[in-house]
Amino acid sequence: MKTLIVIVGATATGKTAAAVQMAQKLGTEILSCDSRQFYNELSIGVARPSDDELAAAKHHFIACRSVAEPYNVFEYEHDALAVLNQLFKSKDTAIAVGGSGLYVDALCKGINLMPDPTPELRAELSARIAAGHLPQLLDELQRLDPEYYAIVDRRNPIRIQRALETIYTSGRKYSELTGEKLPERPFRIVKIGIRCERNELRDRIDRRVDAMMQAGLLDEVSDLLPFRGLNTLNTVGYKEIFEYLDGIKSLEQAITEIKNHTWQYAKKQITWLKRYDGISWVDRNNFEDFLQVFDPKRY
RNA sequence: GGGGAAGUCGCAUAGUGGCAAUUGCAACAGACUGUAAAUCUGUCCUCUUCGGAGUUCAGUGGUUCGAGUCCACUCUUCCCCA
Repeated sequence: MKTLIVIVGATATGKTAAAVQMAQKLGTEILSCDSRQFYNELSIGVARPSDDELAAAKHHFIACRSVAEPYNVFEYEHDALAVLNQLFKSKDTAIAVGGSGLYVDALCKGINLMPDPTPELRAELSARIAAGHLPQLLDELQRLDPEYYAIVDRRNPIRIQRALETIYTSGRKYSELTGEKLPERPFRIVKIGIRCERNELRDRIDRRVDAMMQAGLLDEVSDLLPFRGLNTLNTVGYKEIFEYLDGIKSLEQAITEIKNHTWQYAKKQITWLKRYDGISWVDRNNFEDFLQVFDPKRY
């Protein structure tokens, strides 16, 4: 049976390098599960793999889209399965690596397909929320899908909006759609978690942010000014520098915030990973030793 | 040496007689099925059987039923004149 090796872990733990080494050892290719590395215009700030790394192993889903045409989990799942299908014709293993939990989930477990809301519907719901009408939306949700209403985070507008827009466009309950059983993947999944001691990770994050600045993050972000309204650019490393460019804060403040926010993101990722069973954890400093003896068949 | 302003829970900030005390940041924990590096929640003086209990607003003393808030002195910081 074919095996997908999924490398997970917090940001800045060295997942990218680990995946490349793994790919070289196994002679296979890499699928990225990173919701920001999809974008062509985002490079330094999202720690895209270096040219050398990209040359060392074939990567999919890196810089494959423009920020002007955002990707989403459904498309991603569909495309990723297609890539895997193709890849497994000639290889026994494939590697997935990335820090976006939802995308890792979509790839490993799948995601219930839901219809596209029309832009008008989405805009209308957003407008109602912006106008402070969340309570009315909650009433609608309670009436149309009491099961989901009972468990949603009612203070999170995005959740409410999402549920309502799918209810209105599908004519079915959101809880019904998410409750449908997902088919098993036709391949084995082996999860490898890269771990890094807290202080070391903090330090690595700080140094990586400094390195990004040296590599020209400021220019990268300046060039993206025209797109700053897009959610895709509501991203650590970009939003802070936009504020610097606005004159709202000093460059030093912006850099400190990027470091803090990256740390907060890393912790969020670690929290997310607690939901997975069966991750084989390996300390980043022992990865090479681990790889020496690693045999996917034994996991 | 003279005059003025100020010291609040890690940092910043609100509070001029009823306060364990506002807000932001940071920190810590958590949620997550089409925005996911997004969005949202809880904790954040100490102890707690989560009902409360005990100590707080530079320090000491005082006025008051009651003081972060008023008064006196002390310490510290900043600004202006010398």
